[in-house]
Formats: sequence, structure tokens, C-alpha cells
Amino acid sequence: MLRAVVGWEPSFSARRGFFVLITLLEKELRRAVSAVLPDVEKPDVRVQPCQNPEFGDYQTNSLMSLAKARGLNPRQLACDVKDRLSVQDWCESVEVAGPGFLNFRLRPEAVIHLIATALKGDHLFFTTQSPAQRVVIDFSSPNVAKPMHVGHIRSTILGDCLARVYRLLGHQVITDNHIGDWGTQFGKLIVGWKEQLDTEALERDPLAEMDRLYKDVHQRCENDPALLEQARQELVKLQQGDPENLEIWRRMTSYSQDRFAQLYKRLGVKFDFSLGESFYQPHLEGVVQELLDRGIAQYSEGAVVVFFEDHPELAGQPAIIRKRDGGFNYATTDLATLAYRLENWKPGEIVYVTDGRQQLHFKQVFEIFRRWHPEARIKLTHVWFGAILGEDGRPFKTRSGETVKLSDLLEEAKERAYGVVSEKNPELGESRKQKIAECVGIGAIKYADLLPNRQSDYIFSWDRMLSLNGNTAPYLLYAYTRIRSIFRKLREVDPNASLKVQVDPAKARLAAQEEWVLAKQLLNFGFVLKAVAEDYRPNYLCNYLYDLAGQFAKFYETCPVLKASEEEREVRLALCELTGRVLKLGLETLGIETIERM
RNA sequence: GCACCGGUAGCUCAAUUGGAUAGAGCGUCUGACUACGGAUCAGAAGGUUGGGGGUUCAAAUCCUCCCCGGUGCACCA
Repeated sequence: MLRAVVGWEPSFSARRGFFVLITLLEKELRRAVSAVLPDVEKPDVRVQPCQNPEFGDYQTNSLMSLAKARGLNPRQLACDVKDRLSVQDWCESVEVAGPGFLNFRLRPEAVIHLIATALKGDHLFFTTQSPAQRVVIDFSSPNVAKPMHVGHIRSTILGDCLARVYRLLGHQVITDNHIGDWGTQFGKLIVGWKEQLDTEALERDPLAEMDRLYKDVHQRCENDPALLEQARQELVKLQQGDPENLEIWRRMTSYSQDRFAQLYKRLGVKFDFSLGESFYQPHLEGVVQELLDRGIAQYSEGAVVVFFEDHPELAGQPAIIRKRDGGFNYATTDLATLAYRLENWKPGEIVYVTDGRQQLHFKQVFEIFRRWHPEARIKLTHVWFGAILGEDGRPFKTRSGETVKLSDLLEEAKERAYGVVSEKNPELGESRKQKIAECVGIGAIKYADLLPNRQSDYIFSWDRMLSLNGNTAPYLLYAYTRIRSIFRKLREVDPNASLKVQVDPAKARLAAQEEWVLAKQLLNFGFVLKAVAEDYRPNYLCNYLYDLAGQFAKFYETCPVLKASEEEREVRLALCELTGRVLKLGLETLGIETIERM
């Protein structure tokens, strides 16, 4: 590896597919650590960008924890490892700093090389992960006969985003919408349907009509035991396969699915499967019996229950898998679902995206499943999120106190975005304004949802999410349109300019500070995508894109592109082009569509 | 009562999970050549990270005890 540098000739060809310098450095560091400490198996070494450019471009802190764990002098270890490193292809210096940091300073040639190869389309600063995994992502899960509301939006947007990230990184993703299409609510719904269905209203807005029926019967049941009993009877008949009730159920499901499909289309969300709760009904009896047979479950107070007395966190909180009346509940369904997925799809991981209130439920289900299938090598992950609150800090509701329907929310987003676009850019044609409003409005909602740490509650604010300043979808979309505008203008300024931007790595220089900073930010795209996948946290990507857009804005202010000399223009156009590509792909990965003008 | 999650600038949120000087936006104040889209950019002010104690080279982050808030805890999903 050590060799004289006579004209810079990268050895990347020997490492095809590695376009993330951090990954290369980590690999080389692991090799060096193993050389210094031969008994360390697969050392856990992580490299990250320096937050303070004075220290360098990348740093590792891992040697200090490694030294600590082994009672070594951390600074000495850092020096030893440094001596064994051969990273001169990519770094012009490696320094030991402080108690044992290792700081790397990148060679400009290496950065230029990555810029040039990215322009050619060889990569976009990330690599697919290997080995590829098969991942099932379970999200959205609306209920039949109820309108989707804000409660579903985070699951839908977060789950869709995670699916996109995993796919981008080369994993095989199966998305499955576990629709709530079976359960006790159908007793009341069928009573309402038979008694007072308004067919016109049903045609107009089926979910609103079914919601009305349910609420009406539900309310009357409060002080009408006879009606409640009637609802129970209808439910029993449905469960026993009564043709009339089954037909009503089918129609309700069908109406709901149509309506869900409209919303998903508007949101750009797709599912590979929509296997609802009803799909698993035939399996539930067997699940309970098997858990009883194996001694995992037992009878208690007439119900079938699983206890976790030896489990510190779950002790005293049993899970019911069959009710005293013989009915099953959602724990049973989730267990049957898990078994089905394991057997038919053989995934390496299943990710459940739901709100935080279901934490206990999934802990129980996962624990039962591990007892039931101790041999299964599968990672089960509950990706949970906090609530959406109104500006008063209480659960997000309409003025009249109703939950906000998702379709209304999307429509309002579009209207508000339309207002902003019309004000800023009144000369645009009507259809273009409509298109922009749709993109900006939906994008703003999605972005506002993905930006906060998913585990915290967040306050929903139209003004903030639609602002053109700050960390918002409109700001990022605007940054993208400015880039596109440069390329439109380029053809006016220089009709002969090639549409395909290229740089000559031998001649190109990142002379200005702003160019250098921007280029290095581009390089970190892959690092961030990986972090998003590891922690199931799209907000890392949001923050990365916001930083990228901010660094582009500074570059744009200080480095003229079209007015620059030909030599300068080449590399600046390259930075514009690649920033545009990363912004576009990054936003797409968040589920947000980009536009050329706004 | 038990369990889980949170408390960071006036407000809304970050902080690559133990790293170097805790960062953005809004709001407040001051600036920027007629400006490749000003829907922008630069700068200032603003902090004992709820409080105490501990662990160590290093703590918003880990341990412990309090205070405050949210959520969940046997037949709804």
C-alpha cells in the first residue's frame, strides 16, 4: 500500500463499489487495530465527520473506548494504530489529538475523484449494504369503516420512508398493511347498516357514513342493553359465517379499501401486501392451542393468558390471548401474523411502525414469540413514535373537538401551499400552480412529520411547516429549484454548453472554502443513509439535507457559477449538479417529490 | 402503586448514542455590490441541558435519588 505519490492514481478500482470514504477508513482502521491487537475479534471502530473543521474532516473516537476496555493507554494505542494505517490514498494527514482522538484530513484529489466518478454516474456517495436482508415493514394499519385520521399519518409516512431507505441500501423490502378489518366494532356497524343506512351518503363518502353509523349505535348502546346485545348477536353471526352479515362486511371492507387506495396514491405510498386481521382468523384457534400445549399459556380467570413472572420488565403484566368469552384479541392476531410471515416470507427482520402506546403490547408479543419459536433467527423491531399535538399542546383536534381526517388535512395543506405559491409567483399558470401546491403541501406535511426525533411528541403548525425559511420542505424544494434554474439559464448564456456536466480530475480544484465544504457534505450522504437505517430515524436524513441546502446557499452566494471563468465554472457546475442529485434522491427517499420550478 | 418515555435558548426542535467550544429555525436587534430565483445570505444577543449526588481523560447522553409532564398496565385494537 505504501507507495510514492507521483501524480495521484487512486486505488479505488481495486475496491469497486466503495464510494464512502468513511466506510473505507473504518475498514482500514479495523485492519490496523487487528494488527496492533491481534486478539481483538472484529473491532468495533466507527469513523464520523468532525463537527469542528479545525480538527480535520473525519475522526474516530473508538480507540479510546477500546483502550479503556483493555486497560491500555489510549493515546499510545492511537499512536500505534496510526503507525499501522495506510490511508495516504485518501488522507493527506492523520493526527492523534487530545486523549486519543484520531483525526483525518482528506486529500483534495480524493474528494475530486469522488466528485468526478459521481458525475459519471458510477455512484452517488453511498453503497448498498451487504449482505442484503429481507425486511418486512408493517405500517399504516387503518381500520375498516373508519376514516383515516392524523393518528395514521406518522405510521404511514415513517414506514414508507423506512421502506424507501432500506430499498435504496439494497435490501429486499416487503411492505404489509395490517388493516383492522375484523373485530368487535362490526357488531355495532352491522346493526347500524341494517337499521339506518343512507345509501346516498354511502356513495358520496362511504367512510363518513360508516363512521356515522358506528358512532350512532355506539352511543345508543351506552344506555340500551338490548341494543348492545343485538350488536353482539350480529357479531357472533358474522363470525359464524352468516351470509348476509358476511356480505355487509365485505362491502364495508371494499368501500374502505377503495378509499384507502385514493389516499395512498396521493401520498405516493405503496404496499406489497394488505393482509388484514381477518386473513389470520382461521389460524387463531391453533395458535392458542399450541401455546397452551407447550405450557407457554395457561388458563386464568377463564381467559387464556401468558405470564412473564421471570421477566423483570413484564412481570405482573400478563398478556391475554383468548378472552373469557372465547374471542381472540389483537395479541393473538399479531402472533398468528408473525408466524405467517416467518413461514412464508422468511425475513431477517420485521419492523412494526406504530405509536408509542403499544410498546408494552409488542414487548409481550415479541417475548411470547421467542418462547414459542426459540429457534427463529429473526430480529423483531418496534419502531414507535410520539403523538401529534395541536398548538395548544393537547392532542391535535379540529375546533369542534373531532379528530382530523387525513383527507381534510392533505387538502388544507394543498390549499395553504397554493396560497403561498400564488403570492410569491403569481405569473405561473394555473395548472402549474396546482401541481406545485400539491407537491409543496404534501411534502411539507411529510417533512414536518419526519423531522423531529420520532420518539418525541411534536406540535403541528401549518405556519412552521410551510415557511420558506428554516428546516422545512419548501426550503429544500426551493434550493432544488434554484439549482435547476442555473441549468436552464446555462443554455441561455451558452447555447453550446454541454448538458452533461463533467470534470477533469487532473485539473479541477476546489479553491473556495464554500466549494470544499459543500463537496465534503456531498460525500457524507451514504454515512447518513446508513445511520437512518440503523436507528430507524429519518430525521438524520432531514437534517443532513437541510445542512446540504444551507451549504449550497452559502456557496451560491459567494461563488458565481455562470459568470465564473471556464475553469471555475466546470467544478461549480459539478457541485450544482451533484447537490441537485443528492437533494432529489434524498427528498425522494423521504417520500417527497421534487419540482423544477416553484 | 408499578412500568415505559420525556424535561435542552423566550417559542418550536437538533445534537451521528460517551467526545473536543451544546447547534438550527422562529421571534428580537444590526448589516449585504440592482439580486446566476432576495422564497437568499452574513452578524449580534439569548444556556448551570428540571434539581442533587455519582462513574471517568471526557456526561445533555451512563448509574442513583428527588421534582414536573405524557403514556400504558386482565378480557378495545
